[in-house]
Amino acid sequence: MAADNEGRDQVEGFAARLRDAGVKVTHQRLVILRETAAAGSHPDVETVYRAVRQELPTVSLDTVYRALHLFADLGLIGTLGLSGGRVRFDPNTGPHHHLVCSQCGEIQDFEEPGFDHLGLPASAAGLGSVDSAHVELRGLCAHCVRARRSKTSSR
Amino acid sequence: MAADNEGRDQVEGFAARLRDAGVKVTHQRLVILRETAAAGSHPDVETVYRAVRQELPTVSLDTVYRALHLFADLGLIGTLGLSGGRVRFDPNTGPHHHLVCSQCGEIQDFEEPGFDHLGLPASAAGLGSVDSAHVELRGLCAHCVRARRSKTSSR
DNA sequence: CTAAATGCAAAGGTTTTGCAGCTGT
DNA sequence: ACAGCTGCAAAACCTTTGCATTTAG
Repeated sequence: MAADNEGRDQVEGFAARLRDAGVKVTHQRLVILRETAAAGSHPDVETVYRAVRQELPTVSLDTVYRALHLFADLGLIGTLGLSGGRVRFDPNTGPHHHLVCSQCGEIQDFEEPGFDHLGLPASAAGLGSVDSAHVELRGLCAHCVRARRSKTSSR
Repeated sequence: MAADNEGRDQVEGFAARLRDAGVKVTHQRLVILRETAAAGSHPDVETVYRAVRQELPTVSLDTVYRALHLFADLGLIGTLGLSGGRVRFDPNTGPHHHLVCSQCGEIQDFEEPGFDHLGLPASAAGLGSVDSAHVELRGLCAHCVRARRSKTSSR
């Protein structure tokens, strides 16, 4: 009951957000967005695709890909993991943390012992046990900060 | 000067670590391990491959793949990003953090406002600017904690 | 000498792209 | 009506795998 209203409200909100972004509000996109939200955890493309197909059996996989990337670009959903589909390796095996540049994608290491032993808050203690903590800061690398500053100041 | 000794010591350490792990110490593996460490940042496979080729022009790409995965399994290097090569999406756009189960790979969300505004330590302030902070805890989900506990207690 | 590792090539799986037809605005 | 979106299929991409040959222990 409450869930139904919530679901409807959510779809309304989805449609408004797509309209605001100036893209077309298609049935496929609404279903894809709803199923992505309903998937709860952190669905991959195939999971969303299967859920959407139950409602729209003719939807194609690439439509799901395109919609999800569109949503991510619009900030309606986030992405987990690296941007490009490649695996990256980290020669630094000691405890350290990362600053990820959202502009150029560069990943820089830094150390902060105070971050090494963060744990679950009491309210989430039941989720599991923690071995190590890793902080990922998102922002701009020094290079992109400089680039943005000069562009802003030249206006 | 110091760098040369460091480099040599590192290779010695690499060889010892491979020997300890009971795998063969091949020229290719040593070069791949050295170049991965030398790449500094967070190289992808192609970056390592290109660096290694300058020294071993006949090395094949799959040898680099196999070596890097071997090193990761042995704990000599870490990996960045998700384990499987698929992209995952996150419908939760509010600030939140993740507990990643190293056993089954499940990713669970939790909220902790105290983590939302972590920033660079003073010693690393020059790396760039920070927009948001995201904490990734690695450990076991409740299900895998239970599974492990029962296995341990049954001994 | 034996088991393991390499290099080559081919296969596998995921994600992207080109294009004709359809749909929202 | 028109720009934009969908679906189909093929391509591009990264990664893994099978096998004969070479190499480390």
